Amino acid sequence: MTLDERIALLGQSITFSSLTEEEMVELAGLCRIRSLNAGEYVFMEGEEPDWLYMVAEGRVKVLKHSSQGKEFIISFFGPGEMFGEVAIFQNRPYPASAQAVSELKVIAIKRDDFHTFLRNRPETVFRMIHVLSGRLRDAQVRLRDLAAERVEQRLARVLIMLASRLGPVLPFTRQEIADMVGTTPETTIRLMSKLKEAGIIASSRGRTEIVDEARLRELSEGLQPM
Amino acid sequence: MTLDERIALLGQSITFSSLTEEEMVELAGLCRIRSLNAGEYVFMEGEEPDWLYMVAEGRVKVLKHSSQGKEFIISFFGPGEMFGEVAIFQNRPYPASAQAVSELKVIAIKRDDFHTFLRNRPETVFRMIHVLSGRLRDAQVRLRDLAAERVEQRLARVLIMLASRLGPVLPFTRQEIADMVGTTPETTIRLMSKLKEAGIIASSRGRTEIVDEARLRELSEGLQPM
DNA sequence: CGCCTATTTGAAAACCGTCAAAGTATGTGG
DNA sequence: CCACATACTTTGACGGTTTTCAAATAGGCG
Repeated sequence: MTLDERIALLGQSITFSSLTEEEMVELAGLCRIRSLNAGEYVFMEGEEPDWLYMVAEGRVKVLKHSSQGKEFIISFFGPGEMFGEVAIFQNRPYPASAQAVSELKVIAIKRDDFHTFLRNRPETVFRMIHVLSGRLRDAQVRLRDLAAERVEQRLARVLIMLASRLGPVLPFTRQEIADMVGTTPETTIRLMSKLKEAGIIASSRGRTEIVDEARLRELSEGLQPM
Repeated sequence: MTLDERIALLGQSITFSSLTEEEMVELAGLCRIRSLNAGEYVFMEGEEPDWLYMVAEGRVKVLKHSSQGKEFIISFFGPGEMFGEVAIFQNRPYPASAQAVSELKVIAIKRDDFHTFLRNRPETVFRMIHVLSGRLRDAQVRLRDLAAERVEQRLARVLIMLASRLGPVLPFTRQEIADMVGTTPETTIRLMSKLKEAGIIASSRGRTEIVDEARLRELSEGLQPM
């Protein structure tokens, strides 16, 4: 992959889009590209944090396993989005695993190189703080939801959240949705079947489309249980 | 409150303890002090983020309300700890409310003043990133726990987490613990009564002491249900 | 077609929340 | 010092939501 291609990929990122031409060249020079097949892990929870990653092509899911081996999906990331940054900034093991969902290309930057690069780029540092703050905000909303809302509302909220990031057509299996909502595939299926009957969503194998977002929003507020 | 007193308070914070004498003086000059009684709110979810706060004396709890009005406690903060920073960095409304648990004194710094102060303090900025990263890491652990662990294990983990920050004697009511675990006071009482009988904790009104942390850890792993 | 994976459905049980009521500590004012 | 108010704690019974287990069906791909 050429330098120009790497620069183009970096430009997809909100964090780096403000860099000057020279800075882009410098950063691109620090990058490695890794290609992975679906199911392969970019890193595993507990590994030493040597690299910061950004998605170039495809999607990655960041997840944690429970004590009984069930997995919880913390987030999906697509092109231009960064992951692994918590470990990098704390210089402690990755707190979660990152797994390729589809064919995946990621840009990897060595921890020390990145820290050096940031040293005199306050603008970039503030953008990273902005990203971290946004993730913390999202995490707090989900914490509250998991602690206090029932599955039906959590499901509605996850679907809304995904639709706001990816558009109305969502490429996820029932299992993946269940792992984001924090429930079982069976419960997800039962609830989504009701949503389907009510004409709120349409869905087939590994694909869900939000048809009536307004009603989904009502459900997510718990105003009127189905 | 004198400038020197404010400087002493700022020095309690990990984030600011690395500042030079002059920087401390400058920052202390930007601070206001607010005193609140137990139960009063420092800020409410949804308000405009004009101030960054740090606890000077007492404790504050940061919480969100569910759609049914139940509250979920995101975190407690004590002297030297910062809160409200997510809103400040994003310049969006506070994502949660902050309420005084006891008599409380907080240091408040105006958003714009703080941003100006940070502009040429890369060291301080990196410390803030470190704090944010740690909170995100903690949030991810709790997300996984809420999504995949049963109440008994979540309770054990919350107690362990609190003990690691505050020592073995915890000044919380059953209600507060329930609001951190994401359950009801009744369930909390039932489980804690069992922990008491088993000699794992001792507790009285508004106070819980971890006696046998090793066994609590076993419970938190779900190795042997009680 | 045949295999693999995803989806669906059913029945039973576990977990936990809700509701109601009573008991117990803490502090306040008379 | 006692009576009372208040808030926290405890207990029991019940019911609903959700998980678990099991089995069957359906869709996609070589």
